[in-house]
This record gives sequence, C-alpha cells and structure tokens, in this order.
Amino acid sequence: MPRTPGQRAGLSREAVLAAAKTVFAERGLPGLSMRSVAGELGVAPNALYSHVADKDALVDALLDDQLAALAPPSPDADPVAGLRAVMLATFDLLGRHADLVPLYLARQGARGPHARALGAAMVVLLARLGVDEAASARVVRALIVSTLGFAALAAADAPLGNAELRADLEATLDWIVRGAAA
Amino acid sequence: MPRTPGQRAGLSREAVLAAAKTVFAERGLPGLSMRSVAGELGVAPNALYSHVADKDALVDALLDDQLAALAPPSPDADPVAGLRAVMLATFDLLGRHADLVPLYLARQGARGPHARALGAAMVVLLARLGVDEAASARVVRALIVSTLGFAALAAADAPLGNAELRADLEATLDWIVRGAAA
DNA sequence: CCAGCGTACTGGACAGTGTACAGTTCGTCC
DNA sequence: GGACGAACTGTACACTGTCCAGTACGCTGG
Repeated sequence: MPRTPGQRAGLSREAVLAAAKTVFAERGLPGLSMRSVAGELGVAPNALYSHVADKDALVDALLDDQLAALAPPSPDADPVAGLRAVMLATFDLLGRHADLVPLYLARQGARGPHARALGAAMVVLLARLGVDEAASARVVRALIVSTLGFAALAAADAPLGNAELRADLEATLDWIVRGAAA
Repeated sequence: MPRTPGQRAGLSREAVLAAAKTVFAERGLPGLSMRSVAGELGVAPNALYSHVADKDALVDALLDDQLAALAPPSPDADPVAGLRAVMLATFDLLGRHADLVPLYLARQGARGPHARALGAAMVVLLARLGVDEAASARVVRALIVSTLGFAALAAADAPLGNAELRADLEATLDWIVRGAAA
C-alpha cells in the first residue's frame, strides 16, 4: 500500500502489528521480514523501529495476537470437557499456523495478555476438580506443554496424520487431568 | 584450524559434523553458520556442500548426534523408573543445549538412528507394563512431547526455575505412564 | 610412467536478512 | 512564529545460505 510521497505515514504500533498479520497470513513466517512489513505499509524498513523495538518484539506481539481467536472456556461448563475443549481448539489453531509452533515454545510469546487470560480460566476449572491453586499451575503447564508439543509434531509434516496426533493429545490430556485430580 | 595452502583439506561428512559440533559447543546455535564451520576447518564455505546437502541436513545430523550421549534404559530395570530416568536424562541434556529444543520439535531431527534406538527401548519397557504395541507408540509420543516441551519452557529463561520444571515434568510423566497402564 | 578423469576445493558473487547512523521533514505547543 | 521532538528516509554495514565457474589434486587405466 504505497503512499504518495511527502506525506506522513501515520504509523503506530497497532498499524505495524496489523501489517505483520497481513504479511504473515499471505506469505507465512518465512515471508515475514521487516522489509516485507514495511513494504506492506509503503514505508522504509527502519520506520518500523519507531514503533517496535525489535523483530522479536513484533513477533511476540503477533504470537499473542493469534491467541485472541481462542474463546476462554466458560467457568460453568463441565471442567474436564472444558479443559479438553480449549486445548483441542488451541491444537487446531496451531495446526493452521504450523510454523509458529516452535516460536510459542521458545519465546515469551505464550506469556502475553491473551495467553494469561486462557491460563486463568483453566485454573478456575481445575479448582472445581479439587486441584488446589498451588498444584494447578503445574497442571496448566503440563496441559499446555502437551498441546504445543503435539501441535509441533503435527506441524513437522510427520508421517503420522493430524487426526492421529489429535487423538494422541486427547488421550494425554485425559491422563494428565485424571492423574492430577487423584 | 587453517591449513597450509595448496594442500587438500581431506574433508568428509564426519569431519564437517565434528567441526559443527565444536562450533556449536563454543559459540552456540547463533554462532553456527556455514562460514563458521568452514572457518573451523580452514576451508571455503562452499567446500562443505561437497559433503553435506544443506545447512538443514547438517543441523539434523547434529541434533541426532547429541542424543548419542543418552544411554538407553536397560530392558531389565523397573519399567516405571527406567522410563522416568531416560526422560529426565533427556531433559537434563536439553537443558545444557537450550537453543536446540525448538529444533527437535520442528524438524525430523528426532527421527535419526539414536532417537529410534531410544524409542525402541521405551517400547520394551512399556510392554512390561502391559501396554500393547499399538498403544505404546502413542505413549512414547506423549512422554517425548512432554519432555521436549518442558525442556523448551526451561530454555526460555522463564521465571520458573529449572528445578521446578523438572519436578513438573516428573509428575507429568507419572500421570501419563499411570494413565496409560490403566 | 604418464594421460585423463572425477572429485574436492577456491574465488567471487547474488539475493537476502536485521538494524545502526545521520539527516530531513513535519505536526504540535509555547 | 519559532523551536522542539518525533517520524520517517537514504544509505550503509555486517551478516546469512547458496550457486556458478574455474582450478588443482588424487587415483586409475593404458
């Protein structure tokens, strides 16, 4: 989206993030460079650095933003079903954005506001299963780790089909929840 | 290790891999480039391509090579203890090579010969717990995914200490094994 | 012993990357 | 209206993985 020169671009952190989302959606992670995002905005690559500290910071923002598509489980639903539903929804979401998965595991990306909200909702459900607050952090981590891990496995175009790994995850989630509740 | 010019370097796939190991040990993953490996061997960067297809292929080899340090569990030991021991040893190994963890999850790296051997030993132990062969593949995947996932979490210099995450992993492994054996 | 062949290797280059530095242009506030 | 600070540009650096063309060497058949 090039501008007529001589005018301000009027960028902002949000605009940069939005452009990054567009570029990522259209060209995937390999196509996401500072230059491509800047090009999308019709702006010099360096201009982004007025609104974003790093490429890393931009990617972190992008990661948390993806989680906005996930609806937190209702506190009133059946806890076991609710937990399974969020994690499977997460798995499905990551299946659509395969190359992001390693990033979630390697970075602070899983610590943004959206991620926090999901975690808090999970703690509520676990409490209704009799898991006290001290232990629930551990269980949440176990659930998330399994979900991200299986998503990563599914992303690596493994010989195992996506459906098989989804079923694996479902079984694993049950083992963890059941084990933790005992 | 520069050579006196005019002589053959006498490279080989193994020599390249060894140099890559050295560079990685000294400078970590960011310092591992085709140029740095070539420099280590006193050779032009392109020379490596006579022995290695890609940087990806080289990294894959490096990944599996790291697993050589892991002793497969004895088939005669207590199955639960044996499984726990391998996975915790893996966690500890990965803790020492933090930046590799995302790669293990994202690539075929966990499918090399060493990885296979470990997987096979785990299947044997699971059989002694009454897990039939069809189901054991799923359990092995669950155990590996949890281990790699927690290692990744520990690698991301999280606020949670390494010891805490190791304990989390230990509990998770137990839940999975117990759940699968039931 | 020597010609020839194939492989190992070099030099140079290309197309990218993230990002720093210096300078210009603009909107805003006193 | 003039100064200030932020936004933005142009240019550049130091890298990256990898390709192409050429050279020099070791080994093998005659």
